[in-house]
Amino acid sequence: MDPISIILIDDHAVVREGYRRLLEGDSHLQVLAEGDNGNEGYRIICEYQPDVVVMDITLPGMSGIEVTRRVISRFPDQKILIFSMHEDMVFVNRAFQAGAKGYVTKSAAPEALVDAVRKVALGKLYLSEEMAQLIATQTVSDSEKGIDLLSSREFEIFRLLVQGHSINEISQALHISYKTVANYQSTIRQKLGVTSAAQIVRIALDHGIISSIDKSL
Amino acid sequence: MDPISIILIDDHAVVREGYRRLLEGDSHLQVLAEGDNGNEGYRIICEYQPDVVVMDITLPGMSGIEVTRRVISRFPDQKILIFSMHEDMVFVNRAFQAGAKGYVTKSAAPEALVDAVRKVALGKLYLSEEMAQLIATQTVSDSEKGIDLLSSREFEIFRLLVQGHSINEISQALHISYKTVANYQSTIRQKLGVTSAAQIVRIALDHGIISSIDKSL
DNA sequence: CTGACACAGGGAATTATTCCTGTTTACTGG
DNA sequence: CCAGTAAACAGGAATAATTCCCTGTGTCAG
Repeated sequence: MDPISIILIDDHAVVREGYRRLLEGDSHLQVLAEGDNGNEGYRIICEYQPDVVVMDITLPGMSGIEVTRRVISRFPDQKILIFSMHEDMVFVNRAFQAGAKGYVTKSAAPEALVDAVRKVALGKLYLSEEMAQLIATQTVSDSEKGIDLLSSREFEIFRLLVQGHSINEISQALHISYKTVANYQSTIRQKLGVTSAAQIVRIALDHGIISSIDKSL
Repeated sequence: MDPISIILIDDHAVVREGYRRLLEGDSHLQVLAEGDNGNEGYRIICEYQPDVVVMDITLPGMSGIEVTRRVISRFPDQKILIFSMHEDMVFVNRAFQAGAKGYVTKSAAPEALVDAVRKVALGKLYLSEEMAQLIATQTVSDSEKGIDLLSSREFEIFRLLVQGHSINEISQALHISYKTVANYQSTIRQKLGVTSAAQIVRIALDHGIISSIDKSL
């Protein structure tokens, strides 16, 4: 049986080195190359076309999801396993939508990664335990389509809120009552399924509605 | 020469397994035990009192910084090496203030970790290249005056807050009363001079305490 | 030994948020 | 045309969160 060829993409060298050793503990697995950023990752995947790619999401340059999308559009059969620290349905969804064949969290048991690589190499899909659990409980689309549920007025207020404006400021800017804005905020939170103001900001970030460069406090 | 005994504290099992293998590639290094959260970490450090502790900052329950602070107050000579993904002066400062003997980023070369463990075991301090660079350029207090006003406990709660955790979650994780956390939040807002929860998140963003890289999916 | 300060938390006043209700306007399918 | 539906707006009451103030404890420097 030929060994399974693998490419690792992760921005942390020590971590990458760590799971290279982990994977190569299994003699059927062989790491061909490593990459530490999205662009280089894309390049070496195209060059080597390995059996399986093990890729982090958070990368300098292109994200792992974006790399996946591009690789799949060029080589639809390339098997990509996303290996991320994010235990969030939004990321799992995006990963599979982009064409990934598996998703393993970094908090999973070490054997899970080896197992996942083997499964994916055989053409199967792989989803780690905790994430499968999440799908059962967390009705898929908490923040994913949550933003689409917002009416245009709600979205407008949502944007002002995540930019750090107070309810009072917003009510004055839009010439509506404090109560109205407060009520909007309430329904926005409901629709997005969040409990704290910080979580709303995270969702806005995830959707590129605000960015850290935006200093418009 | 006796091997250097090590304890690893990191919440990601696969990563932990990875650098266990990396460290044990050097026959002078021996991993005694592992922990995947702050409380367990504190417990096993006290139990084993290894030559060196290699610890992540981001942990469930107590943060790595907090564990460091507690361990040092009980065993002032315990050598703790912080091994974190955060390439930000704020974290380096906090780590050394808490009593850590070294700071290595996960993006450093794999050998750097091994090197750091050896240096720290000999009683030296270790700071990875990139971080030393940062210290030279980034005179600590240029823009982060607000954040520097926070005590270490306040900073810890600040981090949990901006990550979207509720006061209740935080109080349970840190085993302190809801009231205490609420009061901390209050003083944090005062010290940072903000009025809304969203603004706190913006400050955290501006200082790289949380990342917006996820928006690029 | 004392003053300063971080940490922990109680009590009460104050605000914010939620839930419910209601009006108005505007759009849609029969 | 008209009922049905959805969005925008806002008030009231109940509930939850936040703030302000105050009391301790422990630690550490002078």
